[in-house]
Amino acid sequence: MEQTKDIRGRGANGSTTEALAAALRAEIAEGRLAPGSALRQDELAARFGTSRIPIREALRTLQAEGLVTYSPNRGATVAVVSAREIQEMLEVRIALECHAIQMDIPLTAGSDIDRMRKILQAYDVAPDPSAWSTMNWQFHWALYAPSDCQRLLEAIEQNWKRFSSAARVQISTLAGRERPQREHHELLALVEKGDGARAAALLADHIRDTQRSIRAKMR
Amino acid sequence: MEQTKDIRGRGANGSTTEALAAALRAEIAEGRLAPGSALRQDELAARFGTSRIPIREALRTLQAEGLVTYSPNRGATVAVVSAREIQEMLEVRIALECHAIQMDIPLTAGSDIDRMRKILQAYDVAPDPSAWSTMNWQFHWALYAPSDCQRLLEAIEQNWKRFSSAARVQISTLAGRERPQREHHELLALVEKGDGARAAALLADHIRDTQRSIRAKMR
DNA sequence: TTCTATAACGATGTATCCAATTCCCACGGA
DNA sequence: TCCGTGGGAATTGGATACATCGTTATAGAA
Repeated sequence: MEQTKDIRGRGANGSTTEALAAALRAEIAEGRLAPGSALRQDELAARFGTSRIPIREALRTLQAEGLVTYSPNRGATVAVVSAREIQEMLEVRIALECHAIQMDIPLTAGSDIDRMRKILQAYDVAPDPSAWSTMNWQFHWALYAPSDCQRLLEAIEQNWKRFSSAARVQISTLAGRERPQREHHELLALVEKGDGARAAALLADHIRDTQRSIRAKMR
Repeated sequence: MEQTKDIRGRGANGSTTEALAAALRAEIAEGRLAPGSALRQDELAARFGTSRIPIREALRTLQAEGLVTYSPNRGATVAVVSAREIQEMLEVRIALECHAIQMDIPLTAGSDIDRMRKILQAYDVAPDPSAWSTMNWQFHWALYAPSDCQRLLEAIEQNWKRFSSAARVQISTLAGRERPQREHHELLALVEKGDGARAAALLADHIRDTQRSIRAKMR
C-alpha cells in the first residue's frame, strides 16, 4: 500500500490525530472509502505514515460523529446509512433548520442576502448534480450563518456531515434543479421580507420534498 | 492516587475504552470531575488500572461529545459550559423537542400516557431540586420516546447529556417545582387530546421559561 | 523587582510485545 | 457433493518502554 502523503505536511498546527480525523472524514464524505468497508489500523497507519495510536484515536472521534461503526474485536468500518436513516436525518434537518431560520432572520444583513444571491446565480450555471449539491449546502449554510446561536449551527453542521457525498449527489439528482432552485429563490425573498414564519414553513416543505422523492424512489 | 475500581469488573462485554468513556461521562455529569479540571492521562490510567491507550481513546470520544475540551499539547480538560452556551443548548432543545412532540403524538399509546402520569406523581413527592431534575428528564424523555425517529431521539439525548448534573440541579432550583409541574400536567393533557401543535407551543414556552429564569439570575 | 535560562512535567507519538478473538481454509466425514 | 470442524493466519485490544516536543514553573541574573 502506497503512503498517500505525509499527514503532517502542512503548517502542522493540529495534532496528528486531528489531521487524520480530517483526512478520513474527507475520504468518507467523498466516497473514496465506501460504506461498509473495513478500516484496518495497520493499513491506515502505513498509508498515512503514522503509528496505530493516532489512527485509533481518530477512529474513535469519527465513531462519535457517526461516520464510523465499531464492532467488538472486529474493528471499524465506514458507517452504512440506510434510506430510513436518511429520512430521519432529513427530519432532524427540519427540526434544526426551521428553527434556525426563524431565529436568524432578524439578524440577516444586506451583505448576507447578497452572498446568498451570488450562490444562487452560481447554482443556475452549475453543470451537474455534484455541483448542485455543493451549491445547495452553501446556500443553506449562508441562510443559517447569520444566527448567533453557535450550538444550533454546530448541530446543523454535524447532522449535515453525516450525509455522504454520494447520498447528497443522489438526492440532488433525484430532486433535479428546477424545483429546489425555485424554492431557494422564494426562500430568499421571504428572508428579505423578514417573514420568518413563512420561511420556516417553506423550508420544511422544501426538505419534505426531498423526503418524498426518496420515498418514491424506494419502490 | 487510589485505584478507583477495576474498570472491567462487570460482564466485560464492552471494550475497556467504552467502559472508561462511560465512567468518565458519569463522573463529569455528576460533577465529581469539576468543569475546567485537567484530565491527566497518567493519573486516569493509574486510577482505573489501565494503560494510557484506552484512556486517550475515551477522551477523544468525550471530546467529540462535547464533554471534554482539548488544548494542543496541553491535553484534555472537563468542558466549561458558559451561561450563554446553556441558553444556546436550551434553544437546541426547543428546536428538537418541539419537533419530536409533534411527530410522536399520533404514536403515543395509553401505556405511554400512564407512564408519564406515574412520573408526574413521583415528581409531586420528590423532595429536592436534584430529584426534580431527574424526574424532569424522565418525564420529557417519556414524552418523546414514542417517536419512531431514532436519529431525532439521539440528537435530543446528546444535547441533553451536555448539561452537567450541577447545571440541571441549578436550573431546577431556579425554576422551582410549581410552575414546571403545572406545565407538565398541561402538556400531558394536550398529548392525551392529541393536540400536537398546542403541545409544541406550550413546550417551547416551557423551555423559554427556563431561559428567562437564567437570564434574570445573570444580573 | 523583572527578565531570562533552564529544568521538570505532561502530551504526543513510535516501536515492540502479547493475549484474545475472528476469519479463512483445508481437511475429513456423511 | 456438501457440511461441520480444527487450526493457523490476521487483526484487534491493550500494555510497556522510550523519544521528542511544548508548556510551565523555578531559580538565578540583571
